[in-house]
Amino acid sequence: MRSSPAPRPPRRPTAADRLRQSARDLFYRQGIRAVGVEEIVQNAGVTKPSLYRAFASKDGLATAFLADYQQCFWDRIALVRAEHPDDARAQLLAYFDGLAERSAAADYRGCALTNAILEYPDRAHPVRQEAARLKHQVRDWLVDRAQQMGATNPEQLADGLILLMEGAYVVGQAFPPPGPAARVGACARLLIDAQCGPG
Amino acid sequence: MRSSPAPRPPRRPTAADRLRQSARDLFYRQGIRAVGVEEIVQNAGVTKPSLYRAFASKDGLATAFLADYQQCFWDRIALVRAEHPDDARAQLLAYFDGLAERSAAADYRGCALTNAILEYPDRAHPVRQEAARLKHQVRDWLVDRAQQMGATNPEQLADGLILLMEGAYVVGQAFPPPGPAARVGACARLLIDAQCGPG
DNA sequence: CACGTTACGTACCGATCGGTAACATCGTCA
DNA sequence: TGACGATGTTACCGATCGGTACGTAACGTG
Repeated sequence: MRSSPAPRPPRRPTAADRLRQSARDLFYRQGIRAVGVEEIVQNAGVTKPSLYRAFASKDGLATAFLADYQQCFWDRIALVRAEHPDDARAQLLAYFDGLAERSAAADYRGCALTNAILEYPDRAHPVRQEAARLKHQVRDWLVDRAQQMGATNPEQLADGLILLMEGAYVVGQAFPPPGPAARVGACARLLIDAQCGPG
Repeated sequence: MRSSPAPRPPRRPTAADRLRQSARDLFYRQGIRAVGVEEIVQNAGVTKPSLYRAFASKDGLATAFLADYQQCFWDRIALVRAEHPDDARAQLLAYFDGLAERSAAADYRGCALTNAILEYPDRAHPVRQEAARLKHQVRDWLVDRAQQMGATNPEQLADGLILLMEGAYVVGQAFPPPGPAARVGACARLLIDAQCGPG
Protein backbone atom coordinates (compact mmCIF):
# COMPACT_ATOMS: atom_id res chain seq x y z
CA MET A 1 0.00 0.00 0.00
CA ARG A 2 1.38 3.39 -1.04
CA SER A 3 0.75 6.35 1.19
CA SER A 4 0.97 8.68 -1.80
CA PRO A 5 -0.94 7.34 -4.77
CA ALA A 6 -0.01 10.35 -6.90
CA PRO A 7 1.59 9.35 -10.18
CA ARG A 8 4.14 12.15 -9.66
CA PRO A 9 6.47 11.45 -6.77
CA PRO A 10 6.99 14.57 -4.62
CA ARG A 11 10.00 15.73 -6.55
CA ARG A 12 11.71 19.02 -5.98
CA PRO A 13 10.21 21.49 -8.43
CA THR A 14 12.31 22.46 -11.40
CA ALA A 15 14.71 25.37 -11.18
CA ALA A 16 12.59 27.43 -13.54
CA ASP A 17 9.53 26.97 -11.34
CA ARG A 18 11.44 27.83 -8.19
CA LEU A 19 12.74 30.95 -9.91
CA ARG A 20 9.28 31.98 -11.02
CA GLN A 21 8.05 31.65 -7.45
CA SER A 22 11.01 33.56 -6.08
CA ALA A 23 10.57 36.29 -8.66
CA ARG A 24 6.89 36.50 -7.77
CA ASP A 25 7.67 37.06 -4.11
CA LEU A 26 10.50 39.53 -4.55
CA PHE A 27 9.51 41.44 -7.68
CA TYR A 28 6.01 42.00 -6.38
CA ARG A 29 7.06 43.14 -2.93
CA GLN A 30 10.05 45.28 -3.83
CA GLY A 31 9.75 46.08 -7.51
CA ILE A 32 11.76 44.70 -10.39
CA ARG A 33 14.63 47.14 -10.53
CA ALA A 34 15.06 46.97 -6.78
CA VAL A 35 15.76 43.24 -6.72
CA GLY A 36 19.07 41.85 -7.90
CA VAL A 37 19.46 38.49 -9.57
CA GLU A 38 21.65 37.33 -6.72
CA GLU A 39 18.79 37.75 -4.26
CA ILE A 40 16.41 35.99 -6.59
CA VAL A 41 18.51 32.88 -7.00
CA GLN A 42 19.27 32.71 -3.27
CA ASN A 43 15.59 32.98 -2.40
CA ALA A 44 14.84 30.30 -4.98
CA GLY A 45 17.53 28.01 -3.63
CA VAL A 46 19.21 27.73 -7.02
CA THR A 47 22.28 29.26 -8.58
CA LYS A 48 22.82 32.00 -11.07
CA PRO A 49 23.65 29.79 -14.06
CA SER A 50 20.34 28.00 -13.52
CA LEU A 51 18.58 31.31 -13.94
CA TYR A 52 20.29 32.05 -17.21
CA ARG A 53 19.70 28.53 -18.46
CA ALA A 54 15.96 28.89 -17.95
CA PHE A 55 15.55 32.56 -18.92
CA ALA A 56 17.33 34.72 -21.43
CA SER A 57 17.95 37.56 -18.99
CA LYS A 58 16.58 39.28 -15.92
CA ASP A 59 14.11 41.03 -18.22
CA GLY A 60 13.01 37.65 -19.50
CA LEU A 61 12.31 36.48 -15.98
CA ALA A 62 10.51 39.75 -15.29
CA THR A 63 8.16 39.36 -18.26
CA ALA A 64 7.46 35.78 -17.21
CA PHE A 65 6.71 37.09 -13.75
CA LEU A 66 4.20 39.59 -15.14
CA ALA A 67 2.39 36.88 -17.08
CA ASP A 68 2.28 34.64 -14.00
CA TYR A 69 1.03 37.51 -11.90
CA GLN A 70 -1.74 38.50 -14.26
CA GLN A 71 -3.07 34.98 -14.14
CA CYS A 72 -4.09 35.77 -10.55
CA PHE A 73 -6.26 38.58 -11.88
CA TRP A 74 -8.04 36.32 -14.32
CA ASP A 75 -8.45 33.73 -11.59
CA ARG A 76 -10.24 36.34 -9.51
CA ILE A 77 -12.42 37.19 -12.48
CA ALA A 78 -13.25 33.54 -12.99
CA LEU A 79 -14.31 33.43 -9.36
CA VAL A 80 -16.70 36.38 -9.48
CA ARG A 81 -18.02 35.03 -12.77
CA ALA A 82 -18.82 31.74 -11.11
CA GLU A 83 -20.45 33.49 -8.17
CA HIS A 84 -22.63 35.71 -10.33
CA PRO A 85 -23.22 33.97 -13.67
CA ASP A 86 -24.94 36.06 -16.32
CA ASP A 87 -24.85 39.19 -14.13
CA ALA A 88 -22.12 41.49 -15.40
CA ARG A 89 -22.95 44.22 -12.91
CA ALA A 90 -22.71 41.87 -9.93
CA GLN A 91 -19.45 40.43 -11.27
CA LEU A 92 -17.88 43.85 -11.54
CA LEU A 93 -19.09 45.01 -8.16
CA ALA A 94 -17.84 41.83 -6.54
CA TYR A 95 -14.42 42.46 -8.01
CA PHE A 96 -14.38 46.11 -6.94
CA ASP A 97 -15.55 45.29 -3.43
CA GLY A 98 -12.83 42.68 -3.15
CA LEU A 99 -10.31 45.21 -4.41
CA ALA A 100 -11.42 47.67 -1.77
CA GLU A 101 -10.83 45.05 0.88
CA ARG A 102 -7.43 43.98 -0.37
CA SER A 103 -6.24 47.55 -0.73
CA ALA A 104 -6.76 48.02 2.99
CA ALA A 105 -3.89 45.66 3.83
CA ALA A 106 -1.06 47.48 5.55
CA ASP A 107 1.50 46.21 3.06
CA TYR A 108 -0.68 46.43 -0.04
CA ARG A 109 1.39 46.60 -3.20
CA GLY A 110 -1.23 47.13 -5.88
CA CYS A 111 -0.96 45.62 -9.34
CA ALA A 112 2.39 44.33 -10.48
CA LEU A 113 1.62 45.32 -14.06
CA THR A 114 0.89 48.89 -13.11
CA ASN A 115 3.97 49.03 -10.94
CA ALA A 116 6.09 47.68 -13.77
CA ILE A 117 4.76 50.24 -16.23
CA LEU A 118 5.74 53.07 -13.91
CA GLU A 119 9.07 51.43 -13.25
CA TYR A 120 9.91 51.27 -16.95
CA PRO A 121 8.95 54.56 -18.61
CA ASP A 122 10.69 53.56 -21.82
CA ARG A 123 7.87 52.31 -24.03
CA ALA A 124 10.27 50.15 -26.03
CA HIS A 125 11.40 48.17 -23.00
CA PRO A 126 10.28 44.51 -23.21
CA VAL A 127 9.02 44.42 -19.61
CA ARG A 128 6.99 47.54 -20.22
CA GLN A 129 5.54 46.18 -23.43
CA GLU A 130 4.45 42.93 -21.83
CA ALA A 131 2.77 44.83 -19.01
CA ALA A 132 0.97 47.12 -21.45
CA ARG A 133 -0.17 44.15 -23.53
CA LEU A 134 -1.70 42.44 -20.50
CA LYS A 135 -3.39 45.66 -19.39
CA HIS A 136 -5.09 46.01 -22.74
CA GLN A 137 -6.72 42.63 -22.26
CA VAL A 138 -8.25 43.93 -19.05
CA ARG A 139 -9.73 46.88 -20.85
CA ASP A 140 -11.18 44.60 -23.53
CA TRP A 141 -12.87 42.58 -20.82
CA LEU A 142 -14.27 45.70 -19.16
CA VAL A 143 -15.69 46.95 -22.44
CA ASP A 144 -17.36 43.60 -22.89
CA ARG A 145 -18.86 43.75 -19.41
CA ALA A 146 -20.09 47.30 -20.04
CA GLN A 147 -21.81 46.12 -23.20
CA GLN A 148 -23.42 43.27 -21.28
CA MET A 149 -24.79 45.80 -18.80
CA GLY A 150 -26.28 47.81 -21.61
CA ALA A 151 -24.23 50.91 -21.03
CA THR A 152 -25.08 53.95 -23.11
CA ASN A 153 -21.42 54.20 -24.11
CA PRO A 154 -19.61 50.98 -23.17
CA GLU A 155 -16.12 52.33 -23.83
CA GLN A 156 -16.80 55.38 -21.72
CA LEU A 157 -17.95 53.26 -18.80
CA ALA A 158 -15.05 50.84 -19.20
CA ASP A 159 -12.60 53.73 -19.17
CA GLY A 160 -14.15 55.13 -16.02
CA LEU A 161 -13.87 51.78 -14.32
CA ILE A 162 -10.25 51.48 -15.40
CA LEU A 163 -9.51 54.85 -13.85
CA LEU A 164 -11.06 53.71 -10.58
CA MET A 165 -9.27 50.38 -10.66
CA GLU A 166 -5.86 51.82 -11.35
CA GLY A 167 -6.52 54.58 -8.89
CA ALA A 168 -7.22 52.02 -6.19
CA TYR A 169 -4.09 50.06 -7.06
CA VAL A 170 -1.98 53.16 -6.55
CA VAL A 171 -3.82 54.92 -3.75
CA GLY A 172 -3.94 51.73 -1.71
CA GLN A 173 -0.18 52.04 -1.48
CA ALA A 174 -0.02 55.77 -0.96
CA PHE A 175 -2.42 56.24 1.95
CA PRO A 176 -2.50 54.28 5.19
CA PRO A 177 -5.64 52.14 5.43
CA PRO A 178 -8.45 52.75 5.31
CA GLY A 179 -7.62 55.25 2.60
CA PRO A 180 -9.50 56.46 -0.44
CA ALA A 181 -9.08 53.05 -2.06
CA ALA A 182 -11.56 51.61 0.44
CA ARG A 183 -14.31 53.51 -1.37
CA VAL A 184 -13.59 52.18 -4.84
CA GLY A 185 -16.58 49.87 -4.64
CA ALA A 186 -18.96 52.69 -3.85
CA CYS A 187 -17.52 54.80 -6.65
CA ALA A 188 -17.86 51.98 -9.14
CA ARG A 189 -21.53 51.65 -8.20
CA LEU A 190 -22.07 55.33 -8.84
CA LEU A 191 -20.33 55.23 -12.19
CA ILE A 192 -22.11 52.11 -13.37
CA ASP A 193 -25.56 53.21 -12.30
CA ALA A 194 -25.07 56.63 -13.85
CA GLN A 195 -24.26 55.10 -17.23
CA CYS A 196 -26.62 52.16 -17.44
CA GLY A 197 -30.34 51.96 -17.56
CA PRO A 198 -31.33 51.70 -13.87
CA GLY A 199 -31.97 48.05 -13.39
CA MET B 1 23.02 104.18 -16.39
CA ARG B 2 22.99 100.45 -15.71
CA SER B 3 21.43 98.18 -18.25
CA SER B 4 20.48 95.75 -15.49
CA PRO B 5 19.04 97.54 -12.48
CA ALA B 6 18.57 94.24 -10.67
CA PRO B 7 20.56 94.02 -7.47
CA ARG B 8 21.63 90.54 -8.54
CA PRO B 9 23.89 90.55 -11.57
CA PRO B 10 22.99 87.77 -14.03
CA ARG B 11 25.38 85.29 -12.54
CA ARG B 12 25.49 81.64 -13.37
CA PRO B 13 22.95 79.95 -11.15
CA THR B 14 24.30 78.17 -8.12
CA ALA B 15 25.27 74.53 -8.32
CA ALA B 16 22.33 73.55 -6.12
CA ASP B 17 19.86 75.24 -8.46
CA ARG B 18 21.41 73.67 -11.53
CA LEU B 19 21.20 70.30 -9.80
CA ARG B 20 17.57 70.79 -8.89
CA GLN B 21 16.77 71.57 -12.49
CA SER B 22 18.74 68.61 -13.75
CA ALA B 23 17.07 66.33 -11.24
CA ARG B 24 13.68 67.63 -12.32
CA ASP B 25 14.37 66.78 -15.94
CA LEU B 26 15.90 63.36 -15.38
CA PHE B 27 14.03 62.06 -12.35
CA TYR B 28 10.69 62.96 -13.82
CA ARG B 29 11.37 61.46 -17.24
CA GLN B 30 13.16 58.30 -16.22
CA GLY B 31 12.37 57.74 -12.56
CA ILE B 32 14.60 58.17 -9.55
CA ARG B 33 16.19 54.77 -9.31
CA ALA B 34 16.85 54.71 -13.03
CA VAL B 35 19.03 57.83 -13.01
CA GLY B 36 22.54 57.73 -11.64
CA VAL B 37 24.17 60.66 -9.90
CA GLU B 38 26.80 60.79 -12.61
CA GLU B 39 24.17 61.56 -15.23
CA ILE B 40 22.60 64.17 -13.00
CA VAL B 41 25.78 66.12 -12.42
CA GLN B 42 26.76 65.92 -16.09
CA ASN B 43 23.36 67.21 -17.16
CA ALA B 44 23.67 69.97 -14.59
CA GLY B 45 27.14 70.90 -15.76
CA VAL B 46 28.61 70.47 -12.28
CA THR B 47 30.63 67.78 -10.58
CA LYS B 48 29.76 65.11 -8.11
CA PRO B 49 31.25 66.73 -5.01
CA SER B 50 29.09 69.77 -5.70
CA LEU B 51 26.06 67.54 -5.44
CA TYR B 52 27.11 66.15 -2.10
CA ARG B 53 27.95 69.60 -0.78
CA ALA B 54 24.46 70.87 -1.56
CA PHE B 55 22.53 67.72 -0.67
CA ALA B 56 23.11 65.02 1.89
CA SER B 57 22.67 62.17 -0.56
CA LYS B 58 20.90 61.13 -3.73
CA ASP B 59 17.81 60.58 -1.60
CA GLY B 60 18.13 64.13 -0.30
CA LEU B 61 18.18 65.46 -3.84
CA ALA B 62 15.23 63.22 -4.67
CA THR B 63 13.10 64.58 -1.83
CA ALA B 64 14.00 68.13 -2.85
CA PHE B 65 12.94 67.21 -6.37
CA LEU B 66 9.57 65.98 -5.15
CA ALA B 67 8.94 69.20 -3.26
CA ASP B 68 9.91 71.26 -6.31
CA TYR B 69 7.71 69.14 -8.50
CA GLN B 70 4.66 69.37 -6.31
CA GLN B 71 4.89 73.15 -6.45
CA CYS B 72 3.82 72.80 -10.09
CA PHE B 73 0.63 71.13 -8.92
CA TRP B 74 -0.20 73.97 -6.54
CA ASP B 75 0.62 76.46 -9.27
CA ARG B 76 -1.97 74.79 -11.45
CA ILE B 77 -4.46 74.92 -8.61
CA ALA B 78 -3.76 78.62 -8.11
CA LEU B 79 -4.49 79.10 -11.78
CA VAL B 80 -7.87 77.39 -11.82
CA ARG B 81 -8.70 79.20 -8.58
CA ALA B 82 -8.00 82.51 -10.25
CA GLU B 83 -10.05 81.54 -13.29
CA HIS B 84 -13.06 80.43 -11.23
CA PRO B 85 -13.05 82.30 -7.93
CA ASP B 86 -15.61 81.11 -5.41
CA ASP B 87 -16.69 78.21 -7.60
CA ALA B 88 -15.21 75.02 -6.24
CA ARG B 89 -16.94 72.83 -8.80
CA ALA B 90 -15.61 74.83 -11.74
CA GLN B 91 -12.13 74.83 -10.23
CA LEU B 92 -12.10 71.08 -9.91
CA LEU B 93 -13.50 70.48 -13.35
CA ALA B 94 -10.98 72.86 -14.88
CA TYR B 95 -8.20 70.89 -13.24
CA PHE B 96 -9.60 67.55 -14.34
CA ASP B 97 -10.16 68.73 -17.90
CA GLY B 98 -6.58 69.99 -18.02
CA LEU B 99 -5.39 66.68 -16.65
CA ALA B 100 -7.28 64.84 -19.39
CA GLU B 101 -5.53 66.98 -21.98
CA ARG B 102 -2.05 66.57 -20.53
CA SER B 103 -2.45 62.84 -20.15
CA ALA B 104 -2.92 62.58 -23.90
CA ALA B 105 0.69 63.54 -24.58
CA ALA B 106 2.62 60.71 -26.17
CA ASP B 107 5.35 60.85 -23.54
CA TYR B 108 3.11 61.58 -20.56
CA ARG B 109 4.77 60.61 -17.30
CA GLY B 110 2.03 61.25 -14.76
CA CYS B 111 2.70 62.54 -11.28
CA ALA B 112 6.23 62.36 -9.93
CA LEU B 113 4.93 61.79 -6.41
CA THR B 114 2.85 58.83 -7.45
CA ASN B 115 5.71 57.42 -9.47
CA ALA B 116 8.05 57.81 -6.50
CA ILE B 117 5.66 56.05 -4.15
CA LEU B 118 5.51 53.05 -6.45
CA GLU B 119 9.24 53.16 -6.93
CA TYR B 120 9.90 53.00 -3.18
CA PRO B 121 7.59 50.40 -1.62
CA ASP B 122 9.41 50.64 1.71
CA ARG B 123 7.24 52.97 3.76
CA ALA B 124 10.21 53.97 5.91
CA HIS B 125 12.20 55.28 2.97
CA PRO B 126 12.67 59.08 3.16
CA VAL B 127 11.74 59.64 -0.48
CA ARG B 128 8.58 57.62 -0.02
CA GLN B 129 7.66 59.50 3.15
CA GLU B 130 8.07 62.89 1.52
CA ALA B 131 5.91 61.83 -1.40
CA ALA B 132 3.21 60.50 0.90
CA ARG B 133 3.28 63.70 2.95
CA LEU B 134 2.75 65.85 -0.13
CA LYS B 135 -0.05 63.59 -1.35
CA HIS B 136 -1.92 64.01 1.91
CA GLN B 137 -1.98 67.75 1.38
CA VAL B 138 -3.73 67.16 -1.92
CA ARG B 139 -6.40 65.09 -0.22
CA ASP B 140 -6.91 67.79 2.40
CA TRP B 141 -7.48 70.28 -0.36
CA LEU B 142 -9.95 68.00 -2.14
CA VAL B 143 -11.93 67.47 1.06
CA ASP B 144 -12.10 71.23 1.45
CA ARG B 145 -13.36 71.66 -2.09
CA ALA B 146 -15.95 68.93 -1.57
CA GLN B 147 -17.22 70.75 1.51
CA GLN B 148 -17.43 73.98 -0.47
CA MET B 149 -19.57 72.21 -3.01
CA GLY B 150 -21.90 71.01 -0.31
CA ALA B 151 -21.26 67.35 -0.84
CA THR B 152 -23.36 64.94 1.16
CA ASN B 153 -20.20 63.21 2.35
CA PRO B 154 -17.17 65.40 1.53
CA GLU B 155 -14.59 62.76 2.36
CA GLN B 156 -16.34 60.23 0.19
CA LEU B 157 -16.39 62.60 -2.75
CA ALA B 158 -12.77 63.63 -2.20
CA ASP B 159 -11.72 59.99 -2.13
CA GLY B 160 -13.55 59.32 -5.35
CA LEU B 161 -11.83 62.25 -7.02
CA ILE B 162 -8.45 61.04 -5.75
CA LEU B 163 -9.09 57.65 -7.29
CA LEU B 164 -9.87 59.28 -10.63
CA MET B 165 -6.86 61.60 -10.43
CA GLU B 166 -4.39 58.89 -9.58
CA GLY B 167 -6.01 56.62 -12.10
CA ALA B 168 -5.45 59.22 -14.81
CA TYR B 169 -1.84 59.72 -13.74
CA VAL B 170 -1.15 56.04 -14.18
CA VAL B 171 -3.40 55.15 -17.09
CA GLY B 172 -2.10 58.08 -19.10
CA GLN B 173 1.21 56.26 -19.15
CA ALA B 174 -0.14 52.77 -19.68
CA PHE B 175 -2.36 53.30 -22.72
CA PRO B 176 -1.48 55.09 -25.93
CA PRO B 177 -3.46 58.32 -26.31
CA PRO B 178 -6.29 58.93 -26.35
CA GLY B 179 -6.67 56.33 -23.64
CA PRO B 180 -9.05 56.02 -20.71
CA ALA B 181 -7.36 58.99 -19.04
CA ALA B 182 -8.89 61.29 -21.64
CA ARG B 183 -12.28 60.69 -19.99
CA VAL B 184 -11.26 61.64 -16.49
CA GLY B 185 -13.03 65.00 -16.80
CA ALA B 186 -16.30 63.37 -17.74
CA CYS B 187 -16.00 60.88 -14.89
CA ALA B 188 -15.28 63.63 -12.39
CA ARG B 189 -18.45 65.42 -13.50
CA LEU B 190 -20.49 62.29 -12.94
CA LEU B 191 -19.03 61.71 -9.51
CA ILE B 192 -19.44 65.29 -8.37
CA ASP B 193 -22.96 65.69 -9.64
CA ALA B 194 -23.99 62.39 -8.09
CA GLN B 195 -22.79 63.48 -4.68
CA CYS B 196 -23.75 67.14 -4.53
CA GLY B 197 -27.07 68.84 -4.57
CA PRO B 198 -27.75 69.47 -8.28
CA GLY B 199 -26.77 73.00 -9.08
C1' DC C 1 49.06 92.14 0.02
C1' DA C 2 47.66 88.27 3.15
C1' DC C 3 43.90 85.98 4.80
C1' DG C 4 39.86 82.86 5.37
C1' DT C 5 35.87 81.37 3.00
C1' DT C 6 33.35 79.46 -0.58
C1' DA C 7 32.91 76.87 -4.81
C1' DC C 8 34.67 73.65 -7.75
C1' DG C 9 37.42 69.74 -10.12
C1' DT C 10 40.46 65.34 -10.41
C1' DA C 11 40.81 61.03 -9.15
C1' DC C 12 39.45 57.46 -6.69
C1' DC C 13 36.89 54.16 -3.32
C1' DG C 14 34.43 49.64 -2.21
C1' DA C 15 30.17 47.52 -3.44
C1' DT C 16 27.00 45.79 -6.43
C1' DC C 17 25.02 45.32 -10.91
C1' DG C 18 23.68 41.75 -14.79
C1' DG C 19 25.82 38.06 -16.98
C1' DT C 20 29.19 34.10 -18.24
C1' DA C 21 32.89 30.25 -18.69
C1' DA C 22 34.37 25.82 -17.29
C1' DC C 23 33.72 21.92 -14.81
C1' DA C 24 31.62 18.64 -11.29
C1' DT C 25 27.54 15.97 -9.82
C1' DC C 26 23.21 13.85 -9.83
C1' DG C 27 19.03 11.07 -11.32
C1' DT C 28 16.77 8.92 -15.10
C1' DC C 29 16.20 5.89 -18.69
C1' DA C 30 17.80 2.94 -22.40
C1' DT D 1 26.45 0.04 -17.64
C1' DG D 2 26.64 4.12 -20.15
C1' DA D 3 24.90 8.29 -22.12
C1' DC D 4 22.26 12.33 -21.33
C1' DG D 5 19.98 16.37 -19.54
C1' DA D 6 19.36 19.16 -15.69
C1' DT D 7 21.50 21.23 -11.92
C1' DG D 8 25.25 22.81 -8.74
C1' DT D 9 30.02 24.96 -7.90
C1' DT D 10 33.42 28.28 -8.32
C1' DA D 11 35.43 31.94 -10.12
C1' DC D 12 35.22 35.59 -12.86
C1' DC D 13 33.95 39.67 -16.27
C1' DG D 14 33.25 44.80 -17.42
C1' DA D 15 30.17 48.35 -16.11
C1' DT D 16 28.00 51.15 -13.04
C1' DC D 17 26.41 52.24 -8.54
C1' DG D 18 26.45 56.00 -4.58
C1' DG D 19 29.85 58.43 -2.19
C1' DT D 20 34.43 60.75 -0.76
C1' DA D 21 39.49 62.42 0.08
C1' DC D 22 42.06 65.98 -1.34
C1' DG D 23 43.95 69.73 -3.91
C1' DT D 24 42.91 74.31 -6.20
C1' DA D 25 40.96 78.56 -8.24
C1' DA D 26 38.09 82.65 -7.29
C1' DC D 27 36.60 86.19 -4.13
C1' DG D 28 35.50 89.53 -0.44
C1' DT D 29 37.67 91.73 3.54
C1' DG D 30 41.31 93.33 6.83
